[in-house]
Amino acid sequence: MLIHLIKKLEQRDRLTEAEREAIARLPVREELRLTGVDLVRLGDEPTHSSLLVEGFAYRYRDSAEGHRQVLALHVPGDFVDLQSFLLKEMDHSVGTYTACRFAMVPHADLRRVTEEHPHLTRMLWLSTLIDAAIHREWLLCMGRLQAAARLAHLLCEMHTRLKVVDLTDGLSFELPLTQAQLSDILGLSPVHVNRCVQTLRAEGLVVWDGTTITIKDWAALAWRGEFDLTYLHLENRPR
Amino acid sequence: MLIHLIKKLEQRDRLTEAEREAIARLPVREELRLTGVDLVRLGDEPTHSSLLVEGFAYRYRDSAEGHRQVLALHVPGDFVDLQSFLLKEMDHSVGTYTACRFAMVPHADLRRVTEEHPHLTRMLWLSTLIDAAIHREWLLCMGRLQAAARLAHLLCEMHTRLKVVDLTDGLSFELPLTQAQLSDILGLSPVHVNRCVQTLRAEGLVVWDGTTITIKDWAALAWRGEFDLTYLHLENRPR
DNA sequence: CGAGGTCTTGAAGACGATCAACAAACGTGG
DNA sequence: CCACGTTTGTTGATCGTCTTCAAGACCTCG
Repeated sequence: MLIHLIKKLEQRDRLTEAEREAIARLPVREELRLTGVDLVRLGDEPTHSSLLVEGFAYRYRDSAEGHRQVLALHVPGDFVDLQSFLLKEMDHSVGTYTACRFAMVPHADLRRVTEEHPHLTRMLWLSTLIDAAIHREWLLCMGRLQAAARLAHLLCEMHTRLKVVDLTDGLSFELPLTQAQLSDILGLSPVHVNRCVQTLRAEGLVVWDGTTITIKDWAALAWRGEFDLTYLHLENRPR
Repeated sequence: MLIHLIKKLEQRDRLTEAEREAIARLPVREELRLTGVDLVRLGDEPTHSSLLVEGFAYRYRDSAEGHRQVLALHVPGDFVDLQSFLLKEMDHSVGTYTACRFAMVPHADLRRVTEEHPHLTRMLWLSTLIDAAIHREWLLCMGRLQAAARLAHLLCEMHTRLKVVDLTDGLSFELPLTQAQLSDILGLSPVHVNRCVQTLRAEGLVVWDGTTITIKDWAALAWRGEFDLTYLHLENRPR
């Protein structure tokens, strides 16, 4: 079940046989969640970190007025909750957009990895650094991009990240989100998301059919959303 | 010079004598920057990571239309650029709001720390996780808080973080930023920042005299900005 | 078939941006 | 020490983006 993790890490740097084995030997427990059921909540102190194996999950906080803000979107292979290993107390919640399968890794075993496998530790650290890089990119989008550009950026990011885990079909991919859920991600109202979708459609950049999205003009969409994939740090190199 | 780092880490967990020594033995090079001079730039591949010893620094990206978005604010003791140790390529730039003194730590030596000091490695990892937690908090603010609330939140955060490094005087602190610079942080226009400052003043929450800020009613300001310090993870506990 | 969720459209209004002008503070050089 | 230019803070007016409210169309599923 941790094959996804190995794959994801090996994309950024080579792992030794010993490291792959160390991962494979982690005593994971499988955890299933139906659509819309939270995995962990703000304030929790989890004893395990959760790796998303299948489905779409997200991290969020709700504002005082009850508006939800999504802080991160997660696709299969993402170590959704690795930071709780060291932060201890959750400063946000984790929810699911579809039925999800998680591999739960005990913190005690992660700790053992850090004691015995320095390079593997750096690779796990790296994966949390990439999460942070995505946070920063979203901050730029939230602060300085118009609504339609934010949406365009999100589509580029999701296509790129899904492609890495082989969940795209050319320029098409499944994004099982309603427009209301998109509005929680983009920090917009549902109505305005609808108008942005129509804008991108009208500009001929995407075809949006239910949950299936097809990018019609990648270069134009990336330009529209000021998307540059540097921040995803996809290069394979010694770390 | 790395005493600040030791202090900052020891706030979150105890360090052993060996760990403190390992830090003290790091061969740092001092680097000075005048106000407004960048330390590293988007696209760079630094060979050192920079710890801020003195002054105010920030990380930023500029949008295509030339608007700057600040992604993080840094106070003395912050390991501004630790992530470049593993990410390699900079996905943002680092600038200074005042004259700054940095301690530059070679990546090679950080790597040696990760090979020899697992717990210290976790502590360094932790400090990047806290950066990410602050990014997430800012995302919530940008997406779901009104302008004046965002400003209130920022003031609460800065007071809390400066207090930790002993740079507050009761409820007063120095924030050497112009309103234009604040607008880059909050994702607003300078004019609107001015109006928000006046709003908080009129509500009796803060006194703002040049670069000196005094919080008049902490509870009310925190309420106004939906500020809760959980996300700063200030507790001292085994990590 | 009916109920509920989702998408869509219109109209009104709020929030923040932009443009413009001026006052105050500051630093520099004469 | 003053004159001057520059930066910063402040205010007003106008405009655009996005929100909110409301209603109808469409779809799915029991």
